[in-house]
Amino acid sequence: VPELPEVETMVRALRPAVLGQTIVRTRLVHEDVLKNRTRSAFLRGLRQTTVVDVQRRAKNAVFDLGQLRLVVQPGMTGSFTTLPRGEAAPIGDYTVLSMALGNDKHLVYRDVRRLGRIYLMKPDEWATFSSRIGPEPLDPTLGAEEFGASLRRSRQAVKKVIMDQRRLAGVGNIYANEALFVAGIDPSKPANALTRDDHERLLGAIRRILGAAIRAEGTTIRDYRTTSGQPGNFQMQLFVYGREGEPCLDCEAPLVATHTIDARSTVFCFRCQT
DNA sequence: ACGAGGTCCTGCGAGC
DNA sequence: TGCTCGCAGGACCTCG
Repeated sequence: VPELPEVETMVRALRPAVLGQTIVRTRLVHEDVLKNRTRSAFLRGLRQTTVVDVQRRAKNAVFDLGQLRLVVQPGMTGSFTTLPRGEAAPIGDYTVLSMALGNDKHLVYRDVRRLGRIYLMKPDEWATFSSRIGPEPLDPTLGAEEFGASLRRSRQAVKKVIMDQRRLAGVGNIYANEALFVAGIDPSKPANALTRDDHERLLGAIRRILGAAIRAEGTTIRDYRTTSGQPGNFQMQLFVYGREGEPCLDCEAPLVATHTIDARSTVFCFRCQT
């Protein structure tokens, strides 16, 4: 579930807590999350590095450690917490990675299902990784023409295409459902059947939904928590996700659910979305 | 080159 | 009551 707004919320909270801090010790509880380094190379690489910056790219939290990037993709259930001075992370609470910082606080990454991934990259490895991800939807330099050109290259369902990280960064199942409702577009419509007007409306809807979700600090369905442990608030504002059978907020027709698009739960209004 | 479908991983809720 | 089963899904992988 951590999509763009949830990772953005995590990174914003993390930034003041970890900027300028040195990673003194690292405890890695589950090494199956490591995707490009061995356990020993990972621990060796992190030792005594300083956090220069924390940024979000797509659904990744990216820690700039100077000569290295620590890239965390929280997957479905990954989340960060900072523990107060001296307090150690309890065992058996799904902690994957715990880093003791120079100020005696701990930066803890938990992940119940461990679909999340952790990478340690050199700057050029990160540049390659990032270049394979599509444009950021909130980047004002992304125009409806470029977005539309990408959609026109696929006959797949538009919902699947906007969730494809190679075409557009950061949109997952929840916000794809929401944005398609706001834009009035049937999620199963082939991406190459959309008009210029559709491109404009869909990009606008994606931006509006993501922006509102960031302001609400994300959507909590079950697991997601902000870095302070609070649930997000955007679940109060969902138009369609999780509302199958309930009335459409525009026309009151019962919302329809299917799993036929990319095996992900899809909810839409058959009357408003064409 | 593209698209369809399987895989990882655990908790939860439905159903027997 | 206690068990099994299917579903939740982001991103990567393989196969056709």
